[in-house]
Amino acid sequence: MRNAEATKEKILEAAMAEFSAYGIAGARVDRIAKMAKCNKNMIYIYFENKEQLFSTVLEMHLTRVYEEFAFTPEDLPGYAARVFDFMMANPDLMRLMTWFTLEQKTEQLDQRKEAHNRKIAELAKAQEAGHIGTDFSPAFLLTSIMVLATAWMPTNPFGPSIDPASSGKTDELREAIMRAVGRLAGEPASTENR
Amino acid sequence: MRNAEATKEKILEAAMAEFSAYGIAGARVDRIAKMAKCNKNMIYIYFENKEQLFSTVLEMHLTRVYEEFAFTPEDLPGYAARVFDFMMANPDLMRLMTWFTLEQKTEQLDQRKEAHNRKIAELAKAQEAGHIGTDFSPAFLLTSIMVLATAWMPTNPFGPSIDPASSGKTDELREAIMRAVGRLAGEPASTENR
DNA sequence: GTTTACTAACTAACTGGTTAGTTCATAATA
DNA sequence: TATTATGAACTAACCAGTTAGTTAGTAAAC
Repeated sequence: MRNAEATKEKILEAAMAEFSAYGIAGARVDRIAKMAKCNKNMIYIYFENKEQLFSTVLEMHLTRVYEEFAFTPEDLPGYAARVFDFMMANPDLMRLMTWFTLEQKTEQLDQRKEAHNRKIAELAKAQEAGHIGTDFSPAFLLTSIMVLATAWMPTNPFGPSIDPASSGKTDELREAIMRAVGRLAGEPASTENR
Repeated sequence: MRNAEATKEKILEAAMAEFSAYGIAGARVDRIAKMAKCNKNMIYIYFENKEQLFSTVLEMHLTRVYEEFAFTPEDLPGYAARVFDFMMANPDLMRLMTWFTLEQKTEQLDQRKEAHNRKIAELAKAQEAGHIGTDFSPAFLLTSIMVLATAWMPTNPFGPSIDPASSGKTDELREAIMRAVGRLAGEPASTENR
């Protein structure tokens, strides 16, 4: 069966599994080839080298996320809940991003930075419009939300690895995260600050 | 100059730098030996093998943290601030912990789990005593605090790597983190929930 | 106090398995 | 037949771990 596209697809899938499990340095090209049931050479023909393959895999998955994922500045608890659900369903992506950050490959961050800046701008607008509180800067809010929404991923040293009791309590976690985000981004008018 | 203790010390120091930079898989024993200005064989004499060396380095640093670091359940914003300051001053340790979590070496977590459970128990007591709010479970609170306090470390994919503007604003960050933790752990009596 | 015997600290060179990347012959397809 | 996909075998470099031997310190024997 000759099918270049299908082979590429299988390689990308296997590479995702391998890289998310072992990182760039720990990943083995032979293992990827074996898992994809293709010859190692195909990997070098289709994807230059190991690093290029990693970049392709990461970029592919991130693009998918940015296309599918709506940011809703007026409903930040809901956004946090969706990030939480998505990441719980795709722990591999979170691992990939963490490996990437640790191995400090500075290239290819433009896409993410742009998306980040766009969100910050939207948050600022939402603050001006009074939809969300102004106690925290947009940048602080965004990072806080992302960090809370992904705190119970297996990549977090302070997450489930240290607190195994949390696994399985998905619904309680999502609910608590939403409340926490609400506390940070909540309308300041309705409470008595100062 | 012959000095076993000094040599061990130099190896541990070099290993810390190497492992935090490259992780276990990416670290090179030759590089550690060169950095420590000792012969590679000394590493194998003093520390069995590469993994053992990693474990020793991590354990050493964590023990130091657990001994020096007071947990203050009645002043959680202050605790968060101290975690923040400590981690900002020791980014290598955060990297080491993240590598460790990603490479899922399950051994040797007992020390950390114990410390974690002790903190959770203290938080529960503080809640009973009415020192802190009861809207979030102790486990949720603790993970949230740690995650917020370490969100602007270079290891976080949603931190400074994506938001370079945050670097340098240490004081603003610390202050915002303290306020955020206050929001999550604040006394519920003074606000009108429900 | 100086020679001898012993040991801990250290070194350089090596080994064998692993791994990223290549080559080339063959099979399928158009 | 020309082109493209594929896979087995190969290569060169790398790297964790080892070995065999050297040097420096120390203490007892004379």
